[in-house]
Amino acid sequence: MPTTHTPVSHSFHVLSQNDLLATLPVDELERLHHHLELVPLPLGEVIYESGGKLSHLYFPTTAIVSLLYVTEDGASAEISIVGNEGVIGVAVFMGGDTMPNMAVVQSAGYAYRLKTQLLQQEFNRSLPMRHLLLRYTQALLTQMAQTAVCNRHHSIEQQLCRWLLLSFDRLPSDELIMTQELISNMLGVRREGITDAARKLQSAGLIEYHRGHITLLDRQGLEDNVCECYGVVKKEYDRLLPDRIAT
Amino acid sequence: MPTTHTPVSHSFHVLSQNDLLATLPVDELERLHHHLELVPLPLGEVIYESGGKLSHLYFPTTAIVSLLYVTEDGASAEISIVGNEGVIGVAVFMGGDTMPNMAVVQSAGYAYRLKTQLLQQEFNRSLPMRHLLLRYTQALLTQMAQTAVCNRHHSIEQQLCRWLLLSFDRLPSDELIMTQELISNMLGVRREGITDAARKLQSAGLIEYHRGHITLLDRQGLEDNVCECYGVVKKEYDRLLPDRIAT
DNA sequence: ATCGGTCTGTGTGATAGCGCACAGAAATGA
DNA sequence: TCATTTCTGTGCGCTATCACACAGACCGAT
Repeated sequence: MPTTHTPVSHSFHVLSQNDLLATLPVDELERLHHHLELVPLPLGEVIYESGGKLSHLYFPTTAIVSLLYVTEDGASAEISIVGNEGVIGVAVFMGGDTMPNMAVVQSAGYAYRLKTQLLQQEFNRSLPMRHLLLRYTQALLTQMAQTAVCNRHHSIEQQLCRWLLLSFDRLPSDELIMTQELISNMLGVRREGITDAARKLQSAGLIEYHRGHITLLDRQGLEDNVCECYGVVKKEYDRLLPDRIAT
Repeated sequence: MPTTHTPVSHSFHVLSQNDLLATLPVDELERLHHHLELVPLPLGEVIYESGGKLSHLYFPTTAIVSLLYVTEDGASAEISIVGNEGVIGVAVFMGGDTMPNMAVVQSAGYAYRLKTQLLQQEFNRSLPMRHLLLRYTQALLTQMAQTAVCNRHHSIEQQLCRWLLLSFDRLPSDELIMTQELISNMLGVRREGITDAARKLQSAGLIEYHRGHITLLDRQGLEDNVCECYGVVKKEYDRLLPDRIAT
């Protein structure tokens, strides 16, 4: 839900809102250019279902997408978050086509998409493209691994901090449209648990929230409260994904 | 700790004890053949540390290796298990060189190893090799994701069943050399929690254990008690990694 | 045969998180 | 303006798991 409506334009400027696209060599980007399609991703949209094939890969610019697993008895757990630093649909170039989880839009916005077959071709043809996507996938791997660790050892409050920081890192603004109920689904805990943790963070002056709107007030404060998992993941992303090319 | 001492031989027969190697086309295998080195992996050996570079990739035959994350305050959690179905060191071909976790031998045995640089060359040169390793990596991704889900939602007893099944799937025998203390480190829970769960499984006649030796008695029984996570992971491995080539 | 170390069993109390039930406040829509 | 829905706050009892402490059983080495 960007406040300024992003124009549906294929200018390099806009393309570069996705870090992966921004990092591609210019000739590579020129080749993809006309095949990239900017699409809005409304809140709650399902990009792929568990086991579902993808017709496109999505490179978010302002949208944030969660990879979720839903258990047989209806509980859910977030496996990882993908925003403008990454791409949805790694199964396409990893060779498995599908994954046993689903991708849901967590924060509305836009994404570029590219036809599956086209990306597969490009993945096989272009070494820079391959390197980039594989390094991103390794970062994703780390995010999943750290989610497992965090689920095992850290408190709801710490996890909420991690989740908020990961989300705000991927947002263009300091406001997140998100109810406590939805967050609890992501983290796989009770809504009341999020209410408690969020209230603590609010009274500490780190965030401010109000009926589905969360505002970041004190990033440093959140980082002081978060478990090590956030730092581990962030460090890996920074290490694996080189700075975007200046535009 | 194989009861029959595996000869240090490079025959295709022995190579094929690792599913990935066994699945490679014959010409590919012939090229690697003389570079593969069979090494023993004693219990507790650290194959790589967090952030440590790898000189070799390891293709286990009889050994089982755990990828572990150790938190700042000394707690640990297993991220995934690797045995004769896989390879240790995906960071090498994914491009990141290192990972923020460690690889420890969980069950002694043997592995073939290959110099990092050689595998990188081969990964870039050979399409079948690349496809195989990437599909394996996707399966690993699923194992990590499911570990996160399991840590969130399932009981220690269910997780123990999952862990035992994953381990026995990768062992040549029905006996596992493993103390409850070590299992608790893997699962990131207390030793007493494992004692309780294990005793239940023993009185149900599913396993038998005695001072560091666990014997599988009733695989079906374990599968009846395990959470869905085991099945999800197993199904993905079966789907992504084609049957080994008949030897 | 004995000693010391390792492995497993058990108890007691604390606590984080869960399930449920409900209330009040804020937004929404007719 | 009013009714309805959505979102957040709160209370209460329950359970799984934790932390710590210790005992008994078994094993291996001397």
